[in-house]
Amino acid sequence: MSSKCEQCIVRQLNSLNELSKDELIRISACKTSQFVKKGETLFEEGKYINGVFCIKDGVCKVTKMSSNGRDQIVKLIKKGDLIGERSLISDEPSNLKATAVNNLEVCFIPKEEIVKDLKQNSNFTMSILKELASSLKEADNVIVDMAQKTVKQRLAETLLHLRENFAVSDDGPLDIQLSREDIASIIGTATESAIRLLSSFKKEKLINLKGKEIYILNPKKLQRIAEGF
Amino acid sequence: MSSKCEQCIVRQLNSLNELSKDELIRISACKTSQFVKKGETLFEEGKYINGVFCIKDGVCKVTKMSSNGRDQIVKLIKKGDLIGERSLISDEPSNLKATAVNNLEVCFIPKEEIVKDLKQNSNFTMSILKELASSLKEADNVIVDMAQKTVKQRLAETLLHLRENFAVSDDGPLDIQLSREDIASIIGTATESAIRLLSSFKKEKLINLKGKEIYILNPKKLQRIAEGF
DNA sequence: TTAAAAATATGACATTTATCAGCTTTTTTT
DNA sequence: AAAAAAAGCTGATAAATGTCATATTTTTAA
Repeated sequence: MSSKCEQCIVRQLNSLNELSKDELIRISACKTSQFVKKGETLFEEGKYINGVFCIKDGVCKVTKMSSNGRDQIVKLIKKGDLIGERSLISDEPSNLKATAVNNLEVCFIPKEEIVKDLKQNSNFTMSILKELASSLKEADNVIVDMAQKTVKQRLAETLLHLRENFAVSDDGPLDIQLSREDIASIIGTATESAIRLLSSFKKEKLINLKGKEIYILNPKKLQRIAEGF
Repeated sequence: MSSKCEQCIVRQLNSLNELSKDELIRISACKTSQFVKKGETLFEEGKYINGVFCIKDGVCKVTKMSSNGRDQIVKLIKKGDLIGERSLISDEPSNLKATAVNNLEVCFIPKEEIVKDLKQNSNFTMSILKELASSLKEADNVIVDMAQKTVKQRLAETLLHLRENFAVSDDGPLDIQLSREDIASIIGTATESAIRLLSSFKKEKLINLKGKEIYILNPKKLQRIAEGF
């Protein structure tokens, strides 16, 4: 079951790709694999992670609890993504919680092993730096959207993001199953408001809904809505 | 006027502190100093920066234009902060604009010079990594607040942040002069809404206002408001 | 398979926030 | 110092969003 990192295709999608063959063999020897069932928690907010998770298959929602008591989805991660890089860098507990959206297959690489590479392999470090920088840019975009856009605009934007990341064909459904509550938690609104807007988008033939399946019918119009028209 | 980095106190506050004496001397030789007047722009969104700015004195607002056409303040930076690290890492134009909130004294270190250090001095790289990781954590907090909190909560929170960063004494005014529009742009609301709430906070003796001067009178109560009570 | 629980959907209403208009105060320019 | 411009303030109103109640559908568990 615990296959070799050297041969793992998923690795090619992230910074681990920068590691040399020798480094990979060392990592492979100490990594552990695990399956996380839909709805179960990969790690909790406030806990020390002490390593990096590499998503081999499935989708995972990363959330943060607001002082209001509601969970906010900060991002969705999927096959090939790394999570927990921050634990390599600072000795603080995680500020985020990760929960499986569907059945998840992940590898865990303990901090001690991979921190060596951070210090010695500057390509690897630069790649992690790039990932962080890109996450930060993305986070700034989200801040602006949350602050300035209406719920309707944010829903349109979110649907387009989901399409970018989870579309498999042009006319099929997106390859992700989110509850209405999850969708509301991405755009930062009440579940009822999200449902209402989804219904109205459906009525306007911008999307189609079959249970949790989402079909994006009119991305151009959604784009215009996201931009405020 | 262009003093030496080796002797600069401000440097001690950021990652440049990790550079060796030799590295600093090299940096010092190629850096440029400039003054930016209140209201003027340090750099524009969409432009290539190609280097890092180190704030020697003053306060600078970092903004991003929403597709709605309104500027959102993403963060405030002050003496000792670096800005533009992202330009060292990726070859993209800046996603943000920086404007002087008051008269600004900044140094600019060109990319070519400092990128060498990123590759060779791993302490420096790790320090930049830590800064990015910390910014990312902070950005996640802002996302959650924007998504989940009311304007009133966000204003209370913002006032407390301003206190943390710009208080000089317990009962004096904060050492920063923001317009009402700026404050609204931090919390992501209409200027009128920000003004109204500021007035009501003043009426409740949580703060005092004298023109642009802000006095924080009751931080504990503000904290409770920020948390939703 | 059926009962119970959870998720989804919709209406009615309350609350929050934005917008517009008009006025006052402060700042800038002449 | 006076005039003009910008910033700040307040009220009235409209629009957006949240909350609560309740019905329906789907999922889960017995």
